[in-house]
Amino acid sequence: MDDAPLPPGQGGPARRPTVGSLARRAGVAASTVSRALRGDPRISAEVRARIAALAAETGYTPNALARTLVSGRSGLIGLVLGPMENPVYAEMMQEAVTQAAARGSRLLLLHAGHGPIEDATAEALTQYRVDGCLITSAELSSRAAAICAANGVPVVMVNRVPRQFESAVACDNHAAGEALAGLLAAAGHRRLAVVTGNADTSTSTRRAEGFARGIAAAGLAAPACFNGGASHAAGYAAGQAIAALPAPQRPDAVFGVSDVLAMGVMDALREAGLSVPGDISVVGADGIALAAGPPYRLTTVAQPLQAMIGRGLDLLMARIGGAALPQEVVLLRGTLIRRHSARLPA
Amino acid sequence: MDDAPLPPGQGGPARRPTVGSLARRAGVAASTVSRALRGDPRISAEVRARIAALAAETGYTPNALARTLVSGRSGLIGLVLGPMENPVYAEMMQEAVTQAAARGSRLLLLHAGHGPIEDATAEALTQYRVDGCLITSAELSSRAAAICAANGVPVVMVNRVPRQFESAVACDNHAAGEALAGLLAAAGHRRLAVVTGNADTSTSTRRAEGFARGIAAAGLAAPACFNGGASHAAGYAAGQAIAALPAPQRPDAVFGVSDVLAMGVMDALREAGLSVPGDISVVGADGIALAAGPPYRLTTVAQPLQAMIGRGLDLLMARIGGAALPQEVVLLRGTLIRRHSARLPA
DNA sequence: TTGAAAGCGCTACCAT
DNA sequence: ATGGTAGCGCTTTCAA
Repeated sequence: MDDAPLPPGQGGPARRPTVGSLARRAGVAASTVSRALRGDPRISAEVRARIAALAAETGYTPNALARTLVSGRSGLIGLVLGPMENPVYAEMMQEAVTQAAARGSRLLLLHAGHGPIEDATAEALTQYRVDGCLITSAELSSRAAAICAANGVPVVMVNRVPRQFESAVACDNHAAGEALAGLLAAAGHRRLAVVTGNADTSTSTRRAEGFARGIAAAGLAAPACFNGGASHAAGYAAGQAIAALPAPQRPDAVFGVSDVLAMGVMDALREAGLSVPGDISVVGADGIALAAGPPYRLTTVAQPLQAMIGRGLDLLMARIGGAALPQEVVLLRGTLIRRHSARLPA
Repeated sequence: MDDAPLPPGQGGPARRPTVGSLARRAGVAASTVSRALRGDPRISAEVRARIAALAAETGYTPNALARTLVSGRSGLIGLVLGPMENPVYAEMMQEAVTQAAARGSRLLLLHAGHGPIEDATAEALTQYRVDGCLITSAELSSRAAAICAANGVPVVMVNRVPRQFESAVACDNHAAGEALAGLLAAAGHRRLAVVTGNADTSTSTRRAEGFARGIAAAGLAAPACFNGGASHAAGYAAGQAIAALPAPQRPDAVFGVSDVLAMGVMDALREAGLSVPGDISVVGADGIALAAGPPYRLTTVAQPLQAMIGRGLDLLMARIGGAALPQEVVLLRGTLIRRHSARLPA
């Protein structure tokens, strides 16, 4: 009558078996059960087997929360996500769940979307005693970072350059922009333009800066700059503005600082009767799946998303391990993906 | 030397203040601190203020995990997400974080992506003692559901019809398909086609069934059926197949059972030189943001995502409350959004 | 090889 | 209005 194998279905807040209840049924001490379940070699094989059987039979699962209380480690990693108009974030999230699970951690999803993280949400970070925190939100996630810092919770920023003395892993966005500019110039483009994202995201600004730098290095005039945003719609608007320009002033190549943006630009240009890349070359950056196929076949610099999350978790884990490591910024290089939205030198 | 205000930055596993340490410093009992912090009116205002000040000063935050141990409620809701090629899932996730937070719960993100949920992952559901679980994954999430059922953890499926005797909230997908068919027929289309999604997702099959039913009701021949999938690319492939058909056999209207699919179809048709909706009408279902603007302006049936998540959480919360409620299936009607990808009757 | 006891941080109950 | 105690489920000394 202690640990009846749990009946399926409802029936109130199911009283689940515990180490104690198993111990009673097995006629051993709780500590023995604890050790047996964790495969402690000091426990005789016979007892270990008996307890394992009992656990299986009763459907016992350890209470991770109680374990946390004594071990001091929750196995939880906080995940703060930015706005999701940009599919990169969805891809990042998938990568994060998978890789965290592979390392035995679970993700506490705390925020996803626009705007700053709410105070109550940021506090959940400490209330649930997350071991570490992964932040990919561009907008005002500083609040969460501050709380973590104040509580000795390691933080790693992903896809976002660290504002303070934080650790981060990012793509070398500057180099990406620069490379794209060089390539475009080498292919003979003369009037380059850039469509920017949110002004406060380092991703956007770094890419735009790199692009400008590359253009300058090629001896061309500074790029025309169009204000975009985070969404396809913003890119579309910028594309319309570009298409509306009289031909002689119209850029012959445009860089959308993110793929969604570039896709929006392409759509607007084509709708205006311009050919891409016939009349105008368009390039992006991110490497999202949607831009790979028709009708875009977008030439872009892909971020090594998998590696970014992987390294991010590495940094986190190492710091959780307790090592007093210095803050660390790792920059991963993107890879150029040549598709068909731009004329590029062979 | 007990609770020095935590120094920012690193410094090992920060020893955080507890109810006990606060009690010692304040010269009161732990139970008093506990009560004071929770605003228990039985504690004198004076003491309450003193403790609150102390808590603020030392940067105390309650340990939600320890609290769980005694209250039996973790405040955690498990979230199981499907593959993310379809942006609906990203939108759902955002909705879920926000609304859960508004209700004081946090989300434990357990799975997102393809394939069945791993055993270790599903077990985390019970190990972390989630109060309830929201499942939106179409493919084989039954494992997670089974574990929950076996442990008395309430489960609600969202956007997925319940297989067993589970609770669920979904969009009336059948009605959506049926309505679309009726509209298309009324507009004079005669050769209708449907591009299906994954055969094992109820969303896809219900919509396709509804569509077929609507067509039959209009006295037309059963729709040509093209196998799609979950991605834009799958829709594109189907679109190519459609475009390749000799004109007399070519459908004059096609229903992509999800917006991404429909977008893929549109892209393929247009690339083949066909006009949408001039030559062929295309409609979708889901209502994702990307399909709203140019170049798609997709006519679709939008799912009431916000309401779906809202009701899902409602069902969950009510059951968590302990009430022995019967399992419940709620069907929310979608809303037709007329845009420009299809000729429809006024 | 196993048991007993203490304690992680918190709350609830019973006293006072 | 407040204190003491016990106990949530688990691990980890220290003993035996």
